[in-house]
Order: sequence, then structure tokens, then C-alpha cells
Amino acid sequence: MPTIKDVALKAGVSVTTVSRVLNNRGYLSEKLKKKVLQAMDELNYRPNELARSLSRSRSNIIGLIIPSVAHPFFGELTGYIEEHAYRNGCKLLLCNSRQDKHKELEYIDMLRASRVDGIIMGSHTLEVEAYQQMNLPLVTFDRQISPGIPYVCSDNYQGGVLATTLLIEKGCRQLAHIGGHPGLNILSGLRFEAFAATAGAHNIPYTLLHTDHNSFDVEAYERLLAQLFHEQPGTDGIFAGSDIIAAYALKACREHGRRVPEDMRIVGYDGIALRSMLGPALSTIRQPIEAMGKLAVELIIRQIHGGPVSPQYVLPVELEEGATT
Amino acid sequence: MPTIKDVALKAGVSVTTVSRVLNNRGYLSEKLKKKVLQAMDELNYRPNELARSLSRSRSNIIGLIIPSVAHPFFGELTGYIEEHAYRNGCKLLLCNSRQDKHKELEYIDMLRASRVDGIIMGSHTLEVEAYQQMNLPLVTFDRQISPGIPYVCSDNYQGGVLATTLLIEKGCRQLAHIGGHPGLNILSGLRFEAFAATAGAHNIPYTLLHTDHNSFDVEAYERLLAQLFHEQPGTDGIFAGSDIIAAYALKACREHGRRVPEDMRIVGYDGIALRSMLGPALSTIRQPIEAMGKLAVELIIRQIHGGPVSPQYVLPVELEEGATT
DNA sequence: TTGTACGCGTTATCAC
DNA sequence: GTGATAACGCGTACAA
Repeated sequence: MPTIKDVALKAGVSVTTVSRVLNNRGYLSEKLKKKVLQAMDELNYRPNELARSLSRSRSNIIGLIIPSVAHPFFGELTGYIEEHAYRNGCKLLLCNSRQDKHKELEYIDMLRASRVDGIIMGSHTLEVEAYQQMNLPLVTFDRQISPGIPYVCSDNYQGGVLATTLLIEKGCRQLAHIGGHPGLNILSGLRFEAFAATAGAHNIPYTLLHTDHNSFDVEAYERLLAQLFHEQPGTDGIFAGSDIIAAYALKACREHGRRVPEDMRIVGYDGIALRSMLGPALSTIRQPIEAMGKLAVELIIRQIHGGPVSPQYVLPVELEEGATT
Repeated sequence: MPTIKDVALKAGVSVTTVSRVLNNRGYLSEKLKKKVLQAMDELNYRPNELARSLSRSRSNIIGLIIPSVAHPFFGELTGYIEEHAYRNGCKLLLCNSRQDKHKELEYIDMLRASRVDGIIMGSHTLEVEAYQQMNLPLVTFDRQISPGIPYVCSDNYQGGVLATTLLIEKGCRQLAHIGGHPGLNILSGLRFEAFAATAGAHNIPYTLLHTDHNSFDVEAYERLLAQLFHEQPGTDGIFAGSDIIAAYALKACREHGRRVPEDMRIVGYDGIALRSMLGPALSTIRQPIEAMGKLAVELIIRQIHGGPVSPQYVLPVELEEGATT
């Protein structure tokens, strides 16, 4: 691979001049510029980003830690994050934590060692201090760490209200919520807080079911659903914590002979693109996934440039009614 | 951030010594080793991977170019690739090409500039020369470039035979295949070659439908399905090019009042984990997705070490019968 | 307007 | 066993 030296030699100038045309810095005659550009072209020269990064102590790499890209929501989100990172001249280093504290810690370490310019945390299983200590631009999804670390989320509470209200308006008399484990300041917990509050306000009885770990565990969902049908057979409305869970609820209904929406109404959360492949159109609370991904990237970049960021960014959700309510 | 110099200073040794304990190279007394390790610990020192990479001209980064992580198959595959890259001490740089030649070229350029140790190509829209010219460990999925560039794929032909045979054995009299565009030496084209050959051998009439671009285009699938129902109403068996397409076929059947499997039998391809969220269990040809991801990483690493690699790696598929046949 | 020389943090090649 | 010192490829004061 040719280096800047080779280019300088071929163009008959110094490396400084080459570096200048590379970065459009300082004044330089058109003539030399042409010559240098031509030399670059002939050698098919590409500046070594490693050396560049080392020299400017800036890598243009953003780290992304999520539970798993295989989960449709995170897959979609990751796609948007990558797209917008790319548009801003940044590369994306992908890390799947599987919601494992140990793995997450190792990934953070690795990312710091790799001198990434910032980290977008879609998975955050550690204690607050772990994030505060590392002196790096950070953004989280759905988790509040400290005022200095901005978080991006959809309006979880409003989403919970919308979903629950819809179920009640449709005539549901006994509700259930199924979701992941609500711990660690996870803001998605607001969804079922809103659910409980709204149901309570209407004097509608409800059940709360959640998995142990906040991971993507199909079997856990199926177990919870079986449990629900068994222990609360009167349930006629489900607010699912994600569209995936809603899909399994739909499937469970079919297997248990419950008609949707006649016997059971279902509302999901997320609004993933894949929901369109389900049989009936799923009613759901749509998060602005692309906007969230884009914003996360922008917040990292803004922090890199020392720009101001707010502690929180709550994006609006939208109720999308389908055929399951 | 502390550097190796700071550690050396604190431990009262030279940077060479620190580097030695860092890499377990050469002989060094236990005493100094302890001291250095302690200094590292106290400073919370992490070696700068950028400098390391520059010095050894080896970054331990693998580039991955795929159409889109948002597509379930690639999302799942990416998850496995990341996992195995990580296990081998490599990081993963993610690139979504959207099957865009221009973007793919830019990504390749960027990855080369970033001095990645190799590239796994899940998307490959360029001409053969483009890949041959770059002197870098490469692995492709489902595309044959040249003997020096190994490719990983499932046994597409066998998969096509299994799927088609199943449909015929179940009594289908008129078949259809729906898939992506078969061009550019894409080996997945073998699926419908096998389909056509098998159907032909049994004197079963069939239709071939495929999208223009090999991308993940929901609307195109729905359009093709509508077209199929309209133009070939007698079709009673569909071999879909992916589980996603199969899911839309299933949905279309429901919308057109066709019962599955009574009126229409459907077989998918891929065996993505998400298929379990569909209503009825989908019959499909299961690719060993994890094995494919793992193998791709290993092949890159083997090439880095100058190890021998075969030109092709065809992994076995498995017919999984569900409720749609 | 252009070139020299040094620094970025590590590794590797020599000496001691 | 341990320590200077020159690469690795590039950016950038500073000098010319």
C-alpha cells in the first residue's frame, strides 16, 4: 500500500504538501495541487486512517452496544444508526452484549482501547458509576444515567396510555401487560406504569407479567402467555411490550382458540417494519425508530465537537390501529 | 488517557519493559513484571489499539458488508459473525450497502483505508475484478468470484430439490417460485434451478417470479404475489426464496381466502429464528446460519495467518416440515 | 507558498 | 534481563 511518502516522491513535493491537499489546509498553488492529485490517483492512494486517527487522536468510529442485532427492533435501529453515522463520516463498531454485564464491560473496555469517539448504548446493564467514570461521549436509549449523559427514548408513558385507552375503549374488561424485566431505571418501565394507571383509573382489573432478564427470550414469552391463559382466562386485552411479544401473543391466541380481536385484543409496541409480515395487521404504538437512531448519532457527534446537549430527548409515539383491536 | 510512557514512568522502567509484559515477549523478572502490572492497574491503563495497529500493521478489525442488518436473515447472520469475531479477538465494522454499487464501492474504500484485516461480503454487486484487485482477505456469501476468494453458502441446489420434492409429494399440481433477482453469479439462483429441474422431472407446470433488485422489498413481494394469484390461480404450491417471502405468501393466502395447507402449500428458505413468531409453523429449508457466520470469520482469520483455504464451502441444509405443507 | 522536524502510542531491532 | 531508538503513516507548528 502506498503511503503519503510515495505520493510526495512521485509528485516531487514534500509530504506536507500532500497532507495539505488531502485536508484542504493552508494555501497551495493549483499547479502543485493538480500534480499531487494525479500522483494520488496513479498510485491509487488512500490515506491510512489508523495513522490519521492516531495523529489527530480522533478515530471517527462510533461504538454501538446493543443486546442483539438479531432482535428486529435493534436490527432496524442499528441499520439507521449505521446509515446516519456513515453520512457523518463515521464508522460503526458493532457489539452484541446479550444483556451480559461481563460482556458489556469487556466491550466498553475494548471500545475505549480502540479509541472510539463515542458510544451509543442500547444495552446498559451496569451501574451508573461505570458510565459516569469513562470520560467519553455517550448516549443511551431508554435509560437515565446522569444529566451529563443524554438519553433518547420514545414517549413511553404516553404510549402506555394510548395503548391501554384503546383497549378499554374497544370494550376490554380484563387486561394484561407482558414485557421485559423493569429494572435499572429502564424508562420502558413507564409503559406499564401508564398501563397500570390507566387501567386503574377505569377500574379495569389487570395482570402484569414480565420476563426475568430483559432479553429476547422467545420461550419466556410463550411460557408467560400460557400462564396467562391458564391463570387469567378472563383476560380480553393484552398490551405487549414489543411487537415481537405481540406476535407471540397472536400466535398463542390462535393456538388456544381465541379469536382476535373478537375474544382478545392485542396492542404491540415499537412499530417495527417486520410487523407487516404478520397475518393480521398489528395494532401498535409506533416509535420513530429512524429519528431515534439519527438523533443518537447526532448527539454523539455534537458532544465530540463540544456542543451543548440536553439531558433527555423524548420523541413522540403514534398509535397505529390495525386489525388486532 | 495514560500511555505506555506514563506506566513506564510510574513503574520506574523503560517503555520496552512495559511493552514486554503487555505482549508476554522476551524474558523479564517476576519482580519487574509485578511492578509494571501494578502501575498499569493504578493508572487504569489500556494500550492504544490505534497505535498498536499502526505499528504491527494489523488492526484486528473485520469489515462486514451486507445489504441491510434490518433484514432478519442478515441480522441473525451478523449477530453470529460478531460473536465469533469477538471470540477471536476481532472487532466488527458494519456496513449496509443497500445493494447499491456506489455505496458498496465507497464502503470497500473506507474499509481499506481503515486497514481492516479482511472483509466479509454478504453483499457483492460489483464486477469480479473489483474484488480480485484489492489485495485483502475476503470471503463472500453465495457468490463465486474467483478460486482465490472462498465463498460460503448453503447447499442451495439440494435445498431447492428438497423443497420442491416436498411440495410435489404433498400433491401440488402447479408450482411457483418467488425470489430475488438471479444475477451476478449469485449461487442462490441454484435454488430455482433445482426447483425448475425437479418440477420439470415430475411434469409439474410452474411459474417463476422474481424481483428486479435482489433487495428486501416488501412491496415487490406483495405485488408479485397478487400477480401470481391473478395470473396463475391454479397454483397450489409455492417455494419462496426466503422465510420472509414465505411469510408474505402466507399473508397473501389469508387475504385471498386460500387455506394453507389445504388450498396452498408453502415452503420457505433460511430457517430464521423469527419464523417461530408466525402463526402456523412454517415449512422451510434451514441453512446453518451460525455455522456459516462462524466459518466466514474463521476463513478471514485463516487467510490473515496465511493458512490454506478452499475455494468453496457448501454447508448442508435441512428440511424442516411445519404446518404450511 | 512550501519544506523540516517533531509528536501521536506502540512494537521491534538492536545494543548493553 | 533490560533499555535506547528507529520505524509505523500522518498532522502540524515552525521555519524558510
